Amino acid sequence: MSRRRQQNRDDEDNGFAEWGGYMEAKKAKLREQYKETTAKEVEKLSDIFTGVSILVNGLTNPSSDQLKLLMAQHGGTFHLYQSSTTTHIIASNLPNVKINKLGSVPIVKPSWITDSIALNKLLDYKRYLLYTNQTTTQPPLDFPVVAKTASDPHFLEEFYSNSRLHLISTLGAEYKQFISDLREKPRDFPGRVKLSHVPKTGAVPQTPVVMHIDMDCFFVSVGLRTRPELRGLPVAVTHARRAQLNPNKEREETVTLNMDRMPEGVELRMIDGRSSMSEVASCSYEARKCGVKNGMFLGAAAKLCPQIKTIPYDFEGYKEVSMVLYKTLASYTLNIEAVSCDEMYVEVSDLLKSYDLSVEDWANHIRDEIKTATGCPCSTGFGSNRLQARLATKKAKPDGSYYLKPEDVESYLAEIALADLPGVGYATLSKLKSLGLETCGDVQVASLGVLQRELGAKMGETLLEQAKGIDRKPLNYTHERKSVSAEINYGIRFKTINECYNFLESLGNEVWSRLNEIKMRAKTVTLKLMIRAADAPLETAKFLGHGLCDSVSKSQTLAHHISDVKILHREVRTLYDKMNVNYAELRGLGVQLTKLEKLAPINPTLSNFLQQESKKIQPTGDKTASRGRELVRPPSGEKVATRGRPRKNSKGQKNSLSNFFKNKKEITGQNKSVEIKKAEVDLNVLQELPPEIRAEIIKEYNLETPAPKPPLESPETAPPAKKSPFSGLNWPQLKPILYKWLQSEQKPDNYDVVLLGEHFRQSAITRDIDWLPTAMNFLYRNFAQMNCCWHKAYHKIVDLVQQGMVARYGGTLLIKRDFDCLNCF
DNA sequence: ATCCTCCCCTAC
DNA sequence: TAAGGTAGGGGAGGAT
Repeated sequence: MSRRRQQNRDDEDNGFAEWGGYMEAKKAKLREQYKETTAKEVEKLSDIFTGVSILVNGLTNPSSDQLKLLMAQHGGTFHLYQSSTTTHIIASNLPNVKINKLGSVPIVKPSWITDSIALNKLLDYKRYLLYTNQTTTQPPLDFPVVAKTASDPHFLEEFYSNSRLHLISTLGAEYKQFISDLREKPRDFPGRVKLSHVPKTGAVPQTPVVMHIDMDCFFVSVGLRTRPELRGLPVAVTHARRAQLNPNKEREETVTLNMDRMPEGVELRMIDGRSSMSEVASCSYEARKCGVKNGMFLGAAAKLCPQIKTIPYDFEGYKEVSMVLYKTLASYTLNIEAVSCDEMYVEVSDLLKSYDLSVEDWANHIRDEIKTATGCPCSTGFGSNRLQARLATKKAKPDGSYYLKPEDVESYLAEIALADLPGVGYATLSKLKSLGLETCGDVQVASLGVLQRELGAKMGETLLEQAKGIDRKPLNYTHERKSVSAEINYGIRFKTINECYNFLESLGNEVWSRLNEIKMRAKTVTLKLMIRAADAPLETAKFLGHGLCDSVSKSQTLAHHISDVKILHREVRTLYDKMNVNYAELRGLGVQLTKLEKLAPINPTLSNFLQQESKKIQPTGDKTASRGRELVRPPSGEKVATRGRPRKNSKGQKNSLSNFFKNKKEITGQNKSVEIKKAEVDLNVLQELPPEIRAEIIKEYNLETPAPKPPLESPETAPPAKKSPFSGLNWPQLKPILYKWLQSEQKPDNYDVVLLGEHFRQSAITRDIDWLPTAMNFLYRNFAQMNCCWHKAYHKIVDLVQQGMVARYGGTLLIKRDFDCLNCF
């Protein structure tokens, strides 16, 4: 897979701009071409973009899809996520580009692609840079760095951007959060108007009705939206394109070696040294007819079904379709329990009653709407509890619906295979088989004691109930996280101990940043290792897989929750060292955090204290006091929920800095991996801040720049000081609030720090400074006791005070600055 | 009894 | 080549 040296680097494009009309016509033709070819197999037209790998950011013209096709036609590569092999970012709009994330990869306008194609040669991208102070050297295209194993610093990123299981997990969690968040606010249901026009053909059920929706072979269906010619054929989504690999003696030996260790009947027996071991993420029903199953190796699938067609992953497509699915349902009700990106339970009893619908009327309507909106088929199952609904879906599939009525439950259940019960997997099934049990009917008449002896108390009991169609667990609409973990069991082949340590640190950073995203802290760290089994061959059958392993874990619970990523790193490392494992034998690593506690709402921020305290002090005080609780609102699902628009600011709240941020992200001094997402900002308040503070906040929170307002400096002409939420409090009143703040927070919230510093600065500007030296002394003494984050916060406040002093008096106050802290410098 | 740690199992 | 993650339920067995 060597890449040819790129041709035509020199500026041979001088004067091409004069070709305006010609170029436009060419581009229009390209767009036409796109329309014609999307449905067909991609035809190779040139090699212009050999060695070029693009990532499209934001909306572009041509669209991302069109660029993807163009790259395929002209020898380039299209990335859905940035990886170490991405050579160019394509973007049209500066605000859409999160520059800090993109690193040194040049950001180029899409016309670079279309112009290059029009001229049939690779033009110099420098002329197409989206903005100017970028790198102008061509990226090294000849020897691309591919993050192959966990020894590479970019491995984690690279791996995640290709992992279907990672995507499934993260999307599932996001939709749970999405529904939780939507339920926080009162909401209307615009979809319901459509229900009045639905033809009424049956009786409204008088018993509770739970619906289970499941998309049919989700990944395949999404892929077939743009490949209609493959409908009706056996199709599988895999990374590999071909089931047969090129001959390779060494590999064949490795596979044979591994097969010898595998027990009879294991799927590995179906493959040989030339079979692809890429996993089937999803397969069409036509493929299932031949015995192909999700999770099977492609090589094995092709043995069962030689005509099988493979299609690549489309992670963006899965996200889009599942969002449409959830939004469609959420426009009718929020009594939804999200299961995963393509599956959910919905309580529909009330909806059916309110709109006089039979189960069938509703099922037809909603399935039709989902199909129209997503282009993908789904199946629905109905029953009087989640178990019945789920079992009904089995019968409904594919592309159908089934209602398991209460009176049919007993006979329907009797025929159900135990393997079809949720919670019964490979291990449970074989235990049950050893008891001679195969169907729910068998279990219905089995004794509780026998089941419990074999499966345990709880499992035995639930299985007996399940076999009778009983499910006491109600739908769970909201959701509280109990653990956060990151685990990699692929590509782990360390050559030195430091590679191992570095990777543990990446995992630590990963879980830490996920923990921050959900605004939680943890007390327990668990390290999980997969170690090559003693008799397993050194190399695995699957390329860089984990092979046969022993798995061990060790945990450490701390007295207090972990306040800093460095502490986490230290704990992980200590655990690893204690486990006394040879790094070369590692095949998998995972870091898990448990004993979680909510960070923001439980530990009130300074602003919350202020709201409460000033209420006590000024019972008739200004309106800002009553708005304190707003800040306690749990974060909204940032990635999927609506966000980002400035809240309307009704009068009377204009000066409330406490109204400034909703959903702010914690800033940590140490942890650069914490991505600061756009906060919801009250732009009016932002504009009223002095320019340097404004600039800082814009920078810190990575906001788009609002239209600047004339600075309010020049003390003589400055308008009267803004009424901050602190105004009206004298120092003796403020002091205990600050003291509480110090005790309640692990780290000062950046917003609170700026808020306080700004109050001090305004005090200086309004010549209200008698108390300032005392206050600063108080802060110095108390902040000195705290960790380095507080020291930094103190310096920020001092800077703001001095700015105010200089502005008003032309000089600075004498304030102590240096802490006896090694970390600060 | 109840809790904790270290597993295993399951689902998507 | 290939991208074998992640959260939750729960059991065994020891500590309290």
